Amino acid sequence: MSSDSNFPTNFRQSSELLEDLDARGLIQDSTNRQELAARLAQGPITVYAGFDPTARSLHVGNLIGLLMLRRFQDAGHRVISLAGGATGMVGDPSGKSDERNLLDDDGLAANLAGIVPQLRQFLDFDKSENPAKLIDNRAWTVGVPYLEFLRDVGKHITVNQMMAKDSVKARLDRSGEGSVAGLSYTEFSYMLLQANDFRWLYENEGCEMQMGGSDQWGNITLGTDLIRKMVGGSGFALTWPLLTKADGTKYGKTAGGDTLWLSPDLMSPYRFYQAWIQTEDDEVRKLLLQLTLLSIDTVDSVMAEHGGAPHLRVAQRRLAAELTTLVHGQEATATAEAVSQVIFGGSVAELDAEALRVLSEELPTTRVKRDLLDTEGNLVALMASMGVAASKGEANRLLKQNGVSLNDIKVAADTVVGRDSLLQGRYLLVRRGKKSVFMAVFDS
RNA sequence: GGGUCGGUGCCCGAGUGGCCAAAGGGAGCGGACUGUAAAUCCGCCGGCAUCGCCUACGUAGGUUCAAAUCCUACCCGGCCCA
Repeated sequence: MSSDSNFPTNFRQSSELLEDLDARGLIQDSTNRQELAARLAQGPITVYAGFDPTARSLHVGNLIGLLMLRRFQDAGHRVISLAGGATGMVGDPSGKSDERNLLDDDGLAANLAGIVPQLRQFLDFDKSENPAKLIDNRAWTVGVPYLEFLRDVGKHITVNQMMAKDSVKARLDRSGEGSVAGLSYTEFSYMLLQANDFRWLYENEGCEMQMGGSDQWGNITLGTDLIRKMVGGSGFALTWPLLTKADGTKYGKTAGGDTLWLSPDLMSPYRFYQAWIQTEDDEVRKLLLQLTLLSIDTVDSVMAEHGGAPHLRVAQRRLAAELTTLVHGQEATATAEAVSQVIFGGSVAELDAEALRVLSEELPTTRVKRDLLDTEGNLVALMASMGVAASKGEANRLLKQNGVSLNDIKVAADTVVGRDSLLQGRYLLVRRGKKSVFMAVFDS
Protein backbone atom coordinates (compact mmCIF):
# COMPACT_ATOMS: atom_id res chain seq x y z
CA MET A 1 0.00 0.00 0.00
CA SER A 2 1.25 3.36 -0.85
CA SER A 3 1.88 6.04 1.63
CA ASP A 4 -0.69 8.41 0.24
CA SER A 5 -3.57 6.14 -0.49
CA ASN A 6 -5.28 7.47 2.56
CA PHE A 7 -5.70 10.48 0.29
CA PRO A 8 -8.40 12.93 0.61
CA THR A 9 -8.23 12.87 4.32
CA ASN A 10 -10.66 15.58 4.88
CA PHE A 11 -11.55 16.73 1.53
CA ARG A 12 -14.00 19.29 2.74
CA GLN A 13 -13.88 21.54 -0.24
CA SER A 14 -16.70 19.99 -2.17
CA SER A 15 -16.07 21.94 -5.30
CA GLU A 16 -12.72 20.24 -5.28
CA LEU A 17 -14.38 16.88 -5.07
CA LEU A 18 -16.26 17.42 -8.28
CA GLU A 19 -13.18 18.80 -9.94
CA ASP A 20 -11.16 15.86 -8.81
CA LEU A 21 -13.73 13.41 -10.11
CA ASP A 22 -13.86 15.27 -13.37
CA ALA A 23 -10.11 15.23 -13.76
CA ARG A 24 -10.16 11.50 -13.20
CA GLY A 25 -12.69 11.07 -15.94
CA LEU A 26 -15.24 9.82 -13.49
CA ILE A 27 -18.08 12.09 -14.47
CA GLN A 28 -19.99 11.06 -17.50
CA ASP A 29 -23.08 13.03 -16.83
CA SER A 30 -24.84 14.81 -14.04
CA THR A 31 -27.93 16.79 -13.43
CA ASN A 32 -27.27 20.50 -13.42
CA ARG A 33 -23.64 20.73 -12.56
CA GLN A 34 -23.76 24.22 -11.07
CA GLU A 35 -26.59 23.34 -8.75
CA LEU A 36 -24.84 20.19 -7.72
CA ALA A 37 -21.62 22.03 -7.02
CA ALA A 38 -23.54 24.61 -5.05
CA ARG A 39 -25.32 21.96 -3.05
CA LEU A 40 -22.09 20.16 -2.26
CA ALA A 41 -20.55 23.40 -1.14
CA GLN A 42 -23.31 23.88 1.42
CA GLY A 43 -22.26 20.87 3.39
CA PRO A 44 -22.49 17.11 3.54
CA ILE A 45 -24.97 15.48 1.25
CA THR A 46 -26.31 11.96 1.31
CA VAL A 47 -25.65 9.91 -1.81
CA TYR A 48 -26.26 6.34 -2.78
CA ALA A 49 -25.29 3.77 -5.32
CA GLY A 50 -26.87 0.40 -5.73
CA PHE A 51 -25.39 -3.04 -6.14
CA ASP A 52 -27.56 -5.85 -7.37
CA PRO A 53 -26.72 -9.26 -6.00
CA THR A 54 -26.50 -11.02 -9.32
CA ALA A 55 -23.64 -13.22 -8.20
CA ARG A 56 -21.99 -14.47 -5.06
CA SER A 57 -19.36 -11.81 -5.30
CA LEU A 58 -18.89 -8.36 -6.69
CA HIS A 59 -16.46 -7.99 -9.55
CA VAL A 60 -14.35 -5.23 -11.05
CA GLY A 61 -17.38 -3.80 -12.74
CA ASN A 62 -18.56 -2.74 -9.31
CA LEU A 63 -15.25 -1.26 -8.33
CA ILE A 64 -15.82 2.23 -9.62
CA GLY A 65 -19.11 2.40 -7.78
CA LEU A 66 -17.56 1.23 -4.54
CA LEU A 67 -14.79 3.73 -4.91
CA MET A 68 -17.14 6.54 -5.80
CA LEU A 69 -18.94 6.03 -2.55
CA ARG A 70 -15.59 5.88 -0.85
CA ARG A 71 -14.50 9.14 -2.43
CA PHE A 72 -17.67 10.83 -1.26
CA GLN A 73 -17.31 9.42 2.20
CA ASP A 74 -13.70 10.51 2.37
CA ALA A 75 -14.84 13.96 1.39
CA GLY A 76 -17.14 14.06 4.36
CA HIS A 77 -20.44 13.10 2.78
CA ARG A 78 -22.89 10.48 3.94
CA VAL A 79 -23.01 7.46 1.71
CA ILE A 80 -25.46 4.64 1.39
CA SER A 81 -24.66 1.42 -0.36
CA LEU A 82 -27.86 -0.13 -1.47
CA ALA A 83 -27.98 -3.88 -1.76
CA GLY A 84 -30.55 -4.63 -4.39
CA GLY A 85 -32.25 -7.52 -2.71
CA ALA A 86 -35.50 -6.63 -4.42
CA THR A 87 -34.29 -5.29 -7.73
CA GLY A 88 -31.83 -8.11 -8.05
CA MET A 89 -34.79 -10.42 -8.21
CA VAL A 90 -36.04 -8.71 -11.32
CA GLY A 91 -32.91 -7.93 -13.26
CA ASP A 92 -31.86 -4.68 -14.81
CA PRO A 93 -32.14 -4.67 -18.57
CA SER A 94 -29.69 -1.81 -18.97
CA GLY A 95 -26.74 -2.77 -21.03
CA LYS A 96 -28.05 -6.26 -21.50
CA SER A 97 -28.97 -7.62 -24.85
CA ASP A 98 -30.71 -10.66 -23.49
CA GLU A 99 -33.39 -11.32 -20.97
CA ARG A 100 -32.00 -12.11 -17.58
CA ASN A 101 -32.66 -15.19 -15.59
CA LEU A 102 -34.60 -14.56 -12.46
CA LEU A 103 -33.01 -15.39 -9.17
CA ASP A 104 -34.83 -17.48 -6.64
CA ASP A 105 -34.89 -16.55 -2.98
CA ASP A 106 -32.16 -18.91 -1.96
CA GLY A 107 -29.81 -17.80 -4.64
CA LEU A 108 -30.52 -14.22 -3.82
CA ALA A 109 -29.86 -14.75 -0.14
CA ALA A 110 -26.62 -16.51 -0.90
CA ASN A 111 -25.53 -13.72 -3.20
CA LEU A 112 -26.37 -11.07 -0.66
CA ALA A 113 -24.41 -12.94 1.95
CA GLY A 114 -21.41 -12.82 -0.31
CA ILE A 115 -21.73 -9.23 -1.34
CA VAL A 116 -22.57 -7.45 1.85
CA PRO A 117 -19.17 -8.07 3.45
CA GLN A 118 -17.53 -6.77 0.32
CA LEU A 119 -19.50 -3.57 0.52
CA ARG A 120 -18.44 -3.23 4.12
CA GLN A 121 -14.84 -3.55 3.20
CA PHE A 122 -14.77 -0.50 1.01
CA LEU A 123 -16.60 1.88 3.23
CA ASP A 124 -16.30 2.89 6.83
CA PHE A 125 -19.42 1.95 8.72
CA ASP A 126 -18.08 2.84 12.11
CA LYS A 127 -16.94 6.35 11.52
CA SER A 128 -18.39 8.74 14.05
CA GLU A 129 -19.29 11.65 11.80
CA ASN A 130 -20.46 10.16 8.58
CA PRO A 131 -20.64 6.41 8.85
CA ALA A 132 -21.68 4.60 5.71
CA LYS A 133 -25.00 2.85 5.66
CA LEU A 134 -25.98 -0.40 4.11
CA ILE A 135 -29.58 -0.76 3.12
CA ASP A 136 -31.44 -3.52 1.33
CA ASN A 137 -34.27 -2.32 -0.83
CA ARG A 138 -36.35 -5.34 0.07
CA ALA A 139 -37.18 -3.44 3.23
CA TRP A 140 -39.63 -1.18 1.45
CA THR A 141 -40.37 -3.25 -1.59
CA VAL A 142 -41.21 -6.78 -0.70
CA GLY A 143 -44.45 -6.16 1.12
CA VAL A 144 -45.92 -3.59 -1.22
CA PRO A 145 -49.11 -4.79 -2.88
CA TYR A 146 -48.99 -4.64 -6.62
CA LEU A 147 -52.06 -2.48 -6.93
CA GLU A 148 -50.71 -0.03 -4.47
CA PHE A 149 -47.46 0.18 -6.36
CA LEU A 150 -49.28 0.78 -9.60
CA ARG A 151 -51.36 3.50 -8.05
CA ASP A 152 -48.66 5.29 -6.06
CA VAL A 153 -45.68 4.90 -8.31
CA GLY A 154 -46.80 3.77 -11.71
CA LYS A 155 -49.29 6.54 -12.00
CA HIS A 156 -46.55 9.13 -12.06
CA ILE A 157 -44.53 7.64 -14.81
CA THR A 158 -45.62 7.45 -18.40
CA VAL A 159 -44.80 4.58 -20.64
CA ASN A 160 -43.73 7.24 -23.09
CA GLN A 161 -40.84 8.34 -20.96
CA MET A 162 -39.91 4.76 -20.19
CA MET A 163 -39.87 3.93 -23.85
CA ALA A 164 -37.62 6.86 -24.48
CA LYS A 165 -34.83 5.42 -22.35
CA ASP A 166 -31.91 4.15 -24.34
CA SER A 167 -31.77 0.92 -22.43
CA VAL A 168 -35.33 0.17 -23.47
CA LYS A 169 -34.90 1.36 -27.00
CA ALA A 170 -31.91 -0.87 -27.44
CA ARG A 171 -33.98 -3.88 -26.58
CA LEU A 172 -36.93 -2.86 -28.70
CA ASP A 173 -34.92 -1.77 -31.67
CA ARG A 174 -35.79 -4.08 -34.45
CA SER A 175 -33.69 -2.61 -37.18
CA GLY A 176 -30.57 -3.71 -35.38
CA GLU A 177 -30.60 -7.29 -36.44
CA GLY A 178 -28.59 -9.71 -34.44
CA SER A 179 -29.19 -11.40 -31.17
CA VAL A 180 -31.32 -8.80 -29.50
CA ALA A 181 -33.89 -10.61 -27.47
CA GLY A 182 -37.03 -8.65 -26.70
CA LEU A 183 -37.74 -7.20 -23.33
CA SER A 184 -40.07 -8.74 -20.82
CA TYR A 185 -42.55 -6.72 -18.87
CA THR A 186 -40.68 -7.73 -15.76
CA GLU A 187 -37.45 -6.18 -16.86
CA PHE A 188 -39.28 -3.25 -18.30
CA SER A 189 -40.58 -2.61 -14.80
CA TYR A 190 -37.15 -2.64 -13.28
CA MET A 191 -36.65 1.05 -13.71
CA LEU A 192 -39.81 1.75 -11.76
CA LEU A 193 -38.47 -0.15 -8.82
CA GLN A 194 -35.19 1.67 -9.02
CA ALA A 195 -36.86 5.03 -9.36
CA ASN A 196 -38.96 4.22 -6.36
CA ASP A 197 -35.86 3.27 -4.39
CA PHE A 198 -34.43 6.69 -4.98
CA ARG A 199 -37.70 8.31 -3.99
CA TRP A 200 -37.88 6.22 -0.83
CA LEU A 201 -34.34 7.05 0.16
CA TYR A 202 -34.96 10.69 -0.57
CA GLU A 203 -37.92 10.77 1.73
CA ASN A 204 -36.68 8.49 4.46
CA GLU A 205 -32.94 8.89 4.46
CA GLY A 206 -32.60 12.40 3.13
CA CYS A 207 -30.67 10.98 0.22
CA GLU A 208 -30.33 13.64 -2.44
CA MET A 209 -28.26 11.95 -5.07
CA GLN A 210 -28.00 8.65 -6.82
CA MET A 211 -24.87 7.64 -8.62
CA GLY A 212 -24.31 4.87 -11.08
CA GLY A 213 -22.62 3.78 -14.26
CA SER A 214 -23.59 5.64 -17.39
CA ASP A 215 -25.99 2.87 -18.32
CA GLN A 216 -27.95 3.84 -15.23
CA TRP A 217 -28.63 7.37 -16.35
CA GLY A 218 -32.13 6.64 -17.54
CA ASN A 219 -33.05 4.76 -14.40
CA ILE A 220 -31.64 7.45 -12.16
CA THR A 221 -33.33 10.35 -13.84
CA LEU A 222 -36.59 8.46 -13.72
CA GLY A 223 -35.99 8.54 -9.98
CA THR A 224 -35.48 12.27 -9.95
CA ASP A 225 -38.72 12.63 -11.93
CA LEU A 226 -40.53 10.52 -9.41
CA ILE A 227 -39.17 12.57 -6.56
CA ARG A 228 -40.41 15.70 -8.21
CA LYS A 229 -43.85 14.28 -8.80
CA MET A 230 -44.43 12.36 -5.61
CA VAL A 231 -42.55 14.47 -3.13
CA GLY A 232 -42.14 17.77 -4.86
CA GLY A 233 -38.43 17.65 -4.20
CA SER A 234 -35.44 17.52 -6.44
CA GLY A 235 -32.72 14.92 -6.49
CA PHE A 236 -29.39 14.86 -8.22
CA ALA A 237 -28.04 12.27 -10.61
CA LEU A 238 -24.41 11.52 -11.31
CA THR A 239 -23.01 8.87 -13.59
CA TRP A 240 -19.54 7.69 -14.35
CA PRO A 241 -18.43 6.28 -17.68
CA LEU A 242 -18.56 2.55 -17.93
CA LEU A 243 -15.16 1.05 -17.58
CA THR A 244 -14.09 0.12 -21.06
CA LYS A 245 -10.85 -0.46 -22.84
CA ALA A 246 -9.50 1.84 -25.49
CA ASP A 247 -11.04 -0.40 -28.12
CA GLY A 248 -14.43 -0.10 -26.52
CA THR A 249 -14.64 -3.59 -25.11
CA LYS A 250 -15.69 -4.04 -21.54
CA TYR A 251 -13.47 -4.55 -18.58
CA GLY A 252 -14.20 -7.06 -15.96
CA LYS A 253 -12.61 -10.02 -17.57
CA THR A 254 -9.11 -11.31 -17.66
CA ALA A 255 -7.42 -11.76 -20.99
CA GLY A 256 -8.58 -15.34 -20.77
CA GLY A 257 -12.15 -14.26 -20.33
CA ASP A 258 -12.53 -15.02 -16.64
CA THR A 259 -14.51 -12.57 -14.61
CA LEU A 260 -12.40 -10.55 -12.24
CA TRP A 261 -14.12 -11.41 -9.00
CA LEU A 262 -13.39 -9.56 -5.83
CA SER A 263 -13.88 -12.64 -3.71
CA PRO A 264 -10.68 -14.58 -3.06
CA ASP A 265 -12.75 -17.74 -3.19
CA LEU A 266 -13.54 -17.12 -6.82
CA MET A 267 -10.24 -15.63 -7.89
CA SER A 268 -7.01 -15.83 -5.98
CA PRO A 269 -5.31 -12.56 -5.10
CA TYR A 270 -2.38 -13.62 -7.23
CA ARG A 271 -4.55 -14.02 -10.29
CA PHE A 272 -6.28 -10.76 -9.52
CA TYR A 273 -2.92 -9.06 -9.19
CA GLN A 274 -1.69 -10.58 -12.42
CA ALA A 275 -4.71 -9.41 -14.35
CA TRP A 276 -3.73 -5.82 -13.60
CA ILE A 277 -0.04 -6.34 -14.14
CA GLN A 278 -0.87 -7.24 -17.70
CA THR A 279 -2.62 -3.97 -18.35
CA GLU A 280 -1.55 -2.31 -21.55
CA ASP A 281 0.26 1.00 -21.43
CA ASP A 282 -2.57 2.92 -22.98
CA GLU A 283 -4.91 1.97 -20.17
CA VAL A 284 -2.79 2.35 -17.09
CA ARG A 285 -3.20 6.00 -16.43
CA LYS A 286 -6.94 5.87 -16.68
CA LEU A 287 -7.15 2.86 -14.42
CA LEU A 288 -4.88 4.43 -11.85
CA LEU A 289 -7.08 7.49 -11.80
CA GLN A 290 -10.39 5.70 -11.71
CA LEU A 291 -9.70 2.60 -9.70
CA THR A 292 -7.30 3.74 -7.04
CA LEU A 293 -7.37 6.36 -4.34
CA LEU A 294 -3.99 7.74 -5.35
CA SER A 295 -4.00 11.47 -5.80
CA ILE A 296 -3.85 12.77 -9.30
CA ASP A 297 -0.42 14.16 -8.63
CA THR A 298 0.81 10.79 -7.53
CA VAL A 299 -0.63 9.16 -10.60
CA ASP A 300 1.13 11.70 -12.75
CA SER A 301 4.45 11.06 -11.14
CA VAL A 302 3.99 7.32 -11.43
CA MET A 303 3.24 7.75 -15.11
CA ALA A 304 6.26 9.96 -15.56
CA GLU A 305 8.45 7.32 -14.02
CA HIS A 306 6.86 4.69 -16.18
CA GLY A 307 7.36 6.76 -19.28
CA GLY A 308 11.06 6.96 -18.56
CA ALA A 309 11.50 3.23 -18.38
CA PRO A 310 8.42 1.46 -19.65
CA HIS A 311 10.00 -1.96 -19.55
CA LEU A 312 10.03 -1.80 -15.78
CA ARG A 313 6.25 -1.60 -15.82
CA VAL A 314 6.19 0.64 -12.82
CA ALA A 315 2.70 1.88 -13.53
CA GLN A 316 1.27 -1.60 -13.94
CA ARG A 317 2.93 -2.76 -10.76
CA ARG A 318 1.58 0.15 -8.85
CA LEU A 319 -1.89 -0.35 -10.24
CA ALA A 320 -1.89 -4.02 -9.41
CA ALA A 321 -0.57 -3.39 -5.93
CA GLU A 322 -3.03 -0.64 -5.14
CA LEU A 323 -6.00 -2.61 -6.33
CA THR A 324 -5.01 -5.86 -4.75
CA THR A 325 -4.52 -4.06 -1.49
CA LEU A 326 -7.89 -2.37 -1.72
CA VAL A 327 -9.62 -5.63 -2.42
CA HIS A 328 -7.60 -8.22 -0.57
CA GLY A 329 -5.41 -6.33 1.84
CA GLN A 330 -1.77 -5.59 2.19
CA GLU A 331 -0.67 -9.07 3.14
CA ALA A 332 -2.31 -10.62 0.12
CA THR A 333 -0.57 -8.08 -2.06
CA ALA A 334 2.79 -8.98 -0.62
CA THR A 335 2.12 -12.62 -1.35
CA ALA A 336 0.93 -11.89 -4.84
CA GLU A 337 4.05 -9.89 -5.51
CA ALA A 338 6.27 -12.62 -4.15
CA VAL A 339 4.52 -15.28 -6.18
CA SER A 340 4.76 -13.14 -9.29
CA GLN A 341 8.46 -12.73 -8.68
CA VAL A 342 8.86 -16.47 -8.61
CA ILE A 343 6.70 -17.15 -11.62
CA PHE A 344 8.13 -14.40 -13.76
CA GLY A 345 11.62 -14.03 -12.55
CA GLY A 346 12.86 -16.64 -10.22
CA SER A 347 13.97 -20.14 -10.57
CA VAL A 348 11.22 -22.52 -9.74
CA ALA A 349 13.42 -25.53 -9.32
CA GLU A 350 15.03 -24.17 -6.21
CA LEU A 351 11.93 -23.46 -4.21
CA ASP A 352 11.51 -25.14 -0.89
CA ALA A 353 8.42 -27.00 0.19
CA GLU A 354 6.91 -24.06 1.98
CA ALA A 355 7.26 -21.75 -0.99
CA LEU A 356 5.66 -24.35 -3.21
CA ARG A 357 2.82 -24.75 -0.79
CA VAL A 358 2.16 -21.02 -0.94
CA LEU A 359 2.28 -21.16 -4.72
CA SER A 360 -0.25 -23.96 -4.75
CA GLU A 361 -2.66 -21.79 -2.86
CA GLU A 362 -2.42 -18.90 -5.27
CA LEU A 363 -2.24 -20.71 -8.57
CA PRO A 364 -5.04 -22.75 -10.06
CA THR A 365 -4.12 -26.03 -8.47
CA THR A 366 -5.28 -29.59 -9.00
CA ARG A 367 -4.73 -32.60 -6.79
CA VAL A 368 -3.51 -35.57 -8.72
CA LYS A 369 -3.16 -39.25 -7.97
CA ARG A 370 0.34 -40.47 -7.75
CA ASP A 371 -0.20 -43.61 -9.81
CA LEU A 372 -0.62 -41.39 -12.85
CA LEU A 373 3.13 -40.90 -12.84
CA ASP A 374 5.27 -42.63 -15.40
CA THR A 375 2.35 -43.72 -17.54
CA GLU A 376 2.47 -43.26 -21.27
CA GLY A 377 0.73 -40.12 -22.47
CA ASN A 378 0.01 -38.85 -19.00
CA LEU A 379 0.98 -35.28 -19.77
CA VAL A 380 -1.89 -34.72 -22.16
CA ALA A 381 -4.37 -36.26 -19.75
CA LEU A 382 -2.92 -34.23 -16.94
CA MET A 383 -3.22 -30.98 -18.84
CA ALA A 384 -6.82 -31.68 -19.66
CA SER A 385 -7.74 -32.56 -16.11
CA MET A 386 -5.91 -29.56 -14.70
CA GLY A 387 -7.68 -27.15 -16.96
CA VAL A 388 -4.44 -26.21 -18.67
CA ALA A 389 -6.18 -27.22 -21.84
CA ALA A 390 -9.88 -27.50 -22.48
CA SER A 391 -9.51 -30.91 -24.11
CA LYS A 392 -6.88 -33.44 -24.93
CA GLY A 393 -6.94 -32.18 -28.46
CA GLU A 394 -6.05 -28.73 -27.28
CA ALA A 395 -3.37 -30.12 -25.01
CA ASN A 396 -1.80 -31.84 -27.98
CA ARG A 397 -2.03 -28.69 -30.00
CA LEU A 398 -0.32 -26.65 -27.30
CA LEU A 399 2.46 -29.19 -26.99
CA LYS A 400 2.91 -29.32 -30.71
CA GLN A 401 3.17 -25.54 -30.81
CA ASN A 402 5.84 -25.53 -28.20
CA GLY A 403 3.63 -23.80 -25.71
CA VAL A 404 4.03 -25.93 -22.61
CA SER A 405 6.68 -26.02 -19.94
CA LEU A 406 7.01 -28.15 -16.87
CA ASN A 407 8.77 -26.48 -14.00
CA ASP A 408 9.83 -23.82 -16.49
CA ILE A 409 11.39 -26.15 -19.00
CA LYS A 410 9.76 -26.45 -22.41
CA VAL A 411 8.72 -29.96 -23.12
CA ALA A 412 8.01 -32.04 -26.19
CA ALA A 413 4.70 -33.63 -27.00
CA ASP A 414 5.75 -37.13 -26.05
CA THR A 415 6.99 -36.17 -22.61
CA VAL A 416 6.03 -38.49 -19.83
CA VAL A 417 5.67 -37.01 -16.39
CA GLY A 418 7.64 -39.11 -14.00
CA ARG A 419 8.60 -39.16 -10.39
CA ASP A 420 11.74 -37.23 -11.12
CA SER A 421 9.73 -34.44 -12.72
CA LEU A 422 8.28 -33.40 -9.41
CA LEU A 423 9.57 -30.63 -7.22
CA GLN A 424 9.97 -31.55 -3.60
CA GLY A 425 8.59 -34.92 -4.49
CA ARG A 426 5.06 -33.77 -5.20
CA TYR A 427 4.67 -30.46 -7.02
CA LEU A 428 4.53 -29.91 -10.74
CA LEU A 429 4.30 -26.48 -12.31
CA VAL A 430 2.68 -26.47 -15.71
CA ARG A 431 2.96 -23.32 -17.75
CA ARG A 432 0.91 -22.64 -20.82
CA GLY A 433 2.35 -19.99 -23.01
CA LYS A 434 4.02 -17.26 -21.07
CA LYS A 435 1.44 -16.10 -18.61
CA SER A 436 -0.75 -18.98 -17.56
CA VAL A 437 0.62 -21.12 -14.81
CA PHE A 438 -1.04 -24.08 -13.18
CA MET A 439 0.05 -26.41 -10.48
CA ALA A 440 -0.47 -30.08 -9.83
CA VAL A 441 0.00 -31.49 -6.38
CA PHE A 442 0.50 -35.22 -6.24
CA ASP A 443 -0.65 -37.42 -3.39
CA SER A 444 2.03 -38.04 -0.88
C1' G B 1 -54.94 -14.81 -35.21
C1' G B 2 -53.29 -14.37 -40.80
C1' G B 3 -49.18 -13.52 -44.14
C1' U B 4 -44.08 -13.37 -44.69
C1' C B 5 -38.84 -13.70 -43.70
C1' G B 6 -35.53 -15.90 -40.62
C1' G B 7 -33.10 -19.27 -36.46
C1' U B 8 -25.70 -22.04 -38.85
C1' G B 9 -19.78 -23.40 -34.70
C1' C B 10 -17.75 -18.40 -28.84
C1' C B 11 -19.83 -13.91 -31.93
C1' C B 12 -20.99 -12.00 -36.84
C1' G B 13 -21.88 -14.38 -41.30
C1' A B 14 -21.62 -17.54 -46.16
C1' G B 15 -23.62 -22.05 -47.61
C1' U B 16 -29.81 -24.20 -50.37
C1' G B 17 -29.01 -32.57 -51.60
C1' G B 18 -23.00 -35.30 -51.92
C1' C B 19 -16.50 -32.05 -52.92
C1' C B 20 -19.44 -29.55 -45.30
C1' A B 21 -16.66 -30.08 -39.20
C1' A B 22 -19.23 -26.36 -42.76
C1' A B 23 -16.24 -20.13 -46.80
C1' G B 24 -14.94 -15.34 -44.69
C1' G B 25 -14.30 -11.99 -40.60
C1' G B 26 -13.88 -11.14 -35.38
C1' A B 27 -12.76 -13.11 -30.68
C1' G B 28 -9.67 -16.76 -28.43
C1' C B 29 -5.13 -19.76 -28.04
C1' G B 30 0.21 -20.89 -29.17
C1' G B 31 4.86 -19.19 -31.48
C1' A B 32 8.38 -15.13 -33.15
C1' C B 33 9.53 -9.99 -31.75
C1' U B 34 9.11 -7.21 -26.97
C1' G B 35 8.53 -4.78 -21.57
C1' U B 36 4.06 -10.30 -18.28
C1' A B 37 2.71 -3.59 -23.15
C1' A B 38 1.16 -2.19 -28.17
C1' A B 39 1.76 -3.05 -33.30
C1' U B 40 3.30 -6.78 -36.72
C1' C B 41 4.19 -11.66 -38.71
C1' C B 42 3.38 -17.21 -38.53
C1' G B 43 0.39 -21.28 -36.87
C1' C B 44 -3.93 -23.37 -34.46
C1' C B 45 -8.94 -22.90 -33.53
C1' G B 46 -15.81 -29.32 -32.09
C1' G B 47 -14.60 -34.04 -29.43
C1' C B 48 -12.39 -38.81 -29.15
C1' A B 49 -9.16 -41.97 -31.32
C1' U B 50 -3.09 -44.33 -35.41
C1' C B 51 -6.61 -43.77 -42.37
C1' G B 52 -11.35 -43.53 -38.77
C1' C B 53 -15.37 -42.61 -35.53
C1' C B 54 -18.73 -39.47 -32.74
C1' U B 55 -21.24 -34.83 -31.91
C1' A B 56 -22.91 -30.30 -34.46
C1' C B 57 -26.20 -26.14 -38.58
C1' G B 58 -33.74 -23.90 -33.47
C1' U B 59 -36.64 -28.90 -31.64
C1' A B 60 -38.91 -33.59 -33.04
C1' G B 61 -39.92 -36.71 -36.86
C1' G B 62 -39.74 -38.04 -42.24
C1' U B 63 -37.92 -38.54 -47.59
C1' U B 64 -33.13 -40.17 -49.72
C1' C B 65 -27.68 -44.50 -51.01
C1' A B 66 -26.65 -39.40 -49.04
C1' A B 67 -29.57 -33.43 -45.71
C1' A B 68 -27.24 -27.54 -42.67
C1' U B 69 -29.49 -27.92 -47.45
C1' C B 70 -36.02 -31.33 -49.35
C1' C B 71 -40.94 -32.53 -46.52
C1' U B 72 -44.13 -32.34 -41.87
C1' A B 73 -45.18 -30.63 -37.08
C1' C B 74 -43.66 -27.74 -33.17
C1' C B 75 -40.79 -23.75 -30.58
C1' C B 76 -38.52 -18.87 -30.90
C1' G B 77 -37.51 -14.00 -33.27
C1' G B 78 -38.13 -9.87 -37.17
C1' C B 79 -41.46 -7.47 -40.48
C1' C B 80 -46.52 -6.63 -42.54
C1' C B 81 -51.77 -7.15 -41.74
C1' A B 82 -55.88 -7.95 -38.11
